[in-house]
Amino acid sequence: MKPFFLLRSKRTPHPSVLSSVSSLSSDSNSNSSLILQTKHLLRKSQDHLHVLSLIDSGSLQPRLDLYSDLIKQCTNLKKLREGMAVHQHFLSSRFNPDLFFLNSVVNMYCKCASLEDARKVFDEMPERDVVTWTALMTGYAQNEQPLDALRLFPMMLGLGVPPNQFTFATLFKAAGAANGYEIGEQVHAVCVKFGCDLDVYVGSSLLDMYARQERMLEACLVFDMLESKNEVSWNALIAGYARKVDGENAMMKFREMQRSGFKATHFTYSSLFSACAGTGALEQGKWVHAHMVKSGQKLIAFIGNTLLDMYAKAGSIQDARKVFDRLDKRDVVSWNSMLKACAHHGLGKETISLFEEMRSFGIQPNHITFVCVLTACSHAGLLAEGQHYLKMMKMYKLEPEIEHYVTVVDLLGRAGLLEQAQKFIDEMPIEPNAAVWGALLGACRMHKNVELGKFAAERVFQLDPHDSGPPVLLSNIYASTGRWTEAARVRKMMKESGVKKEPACSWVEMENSVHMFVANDDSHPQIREILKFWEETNVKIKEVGYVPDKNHVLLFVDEEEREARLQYHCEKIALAFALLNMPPGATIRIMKNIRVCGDCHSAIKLVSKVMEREIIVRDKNRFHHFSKGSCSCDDYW
DNA sequence: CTAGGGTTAG
Repeated sequence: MKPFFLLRSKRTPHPSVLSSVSSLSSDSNSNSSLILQTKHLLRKSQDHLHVLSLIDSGSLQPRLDLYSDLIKQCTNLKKLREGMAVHQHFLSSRFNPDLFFLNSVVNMYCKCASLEDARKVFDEMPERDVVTWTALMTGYAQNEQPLDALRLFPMMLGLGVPPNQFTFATLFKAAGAANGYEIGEQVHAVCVKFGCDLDVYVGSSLLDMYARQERMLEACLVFDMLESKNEVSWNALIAGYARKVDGENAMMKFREMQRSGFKATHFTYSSLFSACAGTGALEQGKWVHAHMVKSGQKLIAFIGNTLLDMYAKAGSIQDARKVFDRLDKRDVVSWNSMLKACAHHGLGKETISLFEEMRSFGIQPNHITFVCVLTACSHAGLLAEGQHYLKMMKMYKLEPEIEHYVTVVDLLGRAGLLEQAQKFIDEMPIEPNAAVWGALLGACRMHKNVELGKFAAERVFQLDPHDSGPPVLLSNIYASTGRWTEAARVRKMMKESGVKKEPACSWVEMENSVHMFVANDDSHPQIREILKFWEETNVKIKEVGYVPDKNHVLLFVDEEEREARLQYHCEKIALAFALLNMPPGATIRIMKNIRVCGDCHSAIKLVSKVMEREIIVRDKNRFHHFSKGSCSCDDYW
């Protein structure tokens, strides 16, 4: 801590404070009225340091409550420098601090994110009450030290200080942030014992903790038991479903919230948009957007950013751009989201010019900005640009992180420069992780390089033995080069080690519901009709030159069977379903949880031509806009 | 004097 006199204000004192003090200071009896006036004027001038100098000069006799006011204001304004000065000044005064005052000081340091100072005051306090403990816990919880917050609880109980609802609200927040669910559950039990579990603050925090663990059943139970509910508890519940990408339940709770007479807040809307973004539910999202406009809710950045992302993830880059243009204030997240949207739609040049525009506005890019820009370069094959922007990070004092290196390996690898990519990995200043080798492995799969692929796959196995991605890729490399025995060996290894492949699935939104298709699953009520329709379509595209590319069937089966298997890829089934049910001319949007396969890609291109349809496919990595027989990715993805 | 809910990458 710096001594107080080094922190003295250099600013000119607020004139009203000066004049009021000088007019009154001659009258020694009116010190208390002087203090009152000082307090009042302090609220306007906020010149804490000047008040201290008045005390030093003898113009003002301090009182404990004046110090309290000064500390409180520094807390609200989060002015650490001034708060420290007041604290130091107080220590050199003749006053003995009481518990209340020291609690305020602890709280001041916590709110100013200076936890070490808070802890020091806390440790030196002769006595502590529930407020002291809770203030420090909250400090830790709000400053990304949730474990430190949790550790205080047993100490507090051990010393016989009974917790209150404030304490529990903070503890559950800390437990949720620290993934400390076992601890959270134990605290829940203690909370019930102290009769605090029905409080709305405690409840919101508690249900949020369960929701973060995807335990929505428990979250709902806590919610239902609450004595009274408010916007926050509703929002916590809706946000829980949104995080799980459970749009259906999120929407259901939203409607219930309305019926119960609560108005949606910007928290509510941003959760709902991110829920819709997860499934790419454009129609639902549009409905919520309309609801928001009608409610009079302004398009502030926090909502705008999720709304933009929602349109982008539903494949409508034009709507995303419209939201971006209408935002009154764009923060770095707005720019990043728009950059990412362009990048995922394969608009490399546009991403770069948007980024240059961002720089010309003087907006400070962050790490995520560069991930977006580099991703754009990678998807569009902009080699030189990618390397240029990686170097540019230094200009902004940003150290490239592993994610940036992954993207550059991807960039080089996609372009077929496999040796250069390997050299790049060897020369990286940080230790390559599984994702880096995974990117190289992916490139080997793309360019059918068995030897380097094997090498990369071994690295990934070592670093991340539980990921199903690498073995699948490796077996695909073998399979696509006709080395079936080796492919089968990898598959067998996977089976034995218990690594499970994520099942492929595709889905289509129609009339406010989502229809999902999983490979080899015939549970959809329309399935027979869909398959028949696809067979007919298949004949049509074969007439214009479709040749099934059996490289993409990776099972060890005979030729005929492999062609048959190809026809049941879930994106094809989803496409057939959409063609069958959607009005002519309507754009078809298909989502897939993993990358679209090469054979489906060529099939869909031809479908867009033969059926005269605009088809948008969102896969794990990017968007494909199919139209008139070609795709926006130019077959580079 | 102490409390709870929301966004961007891979």
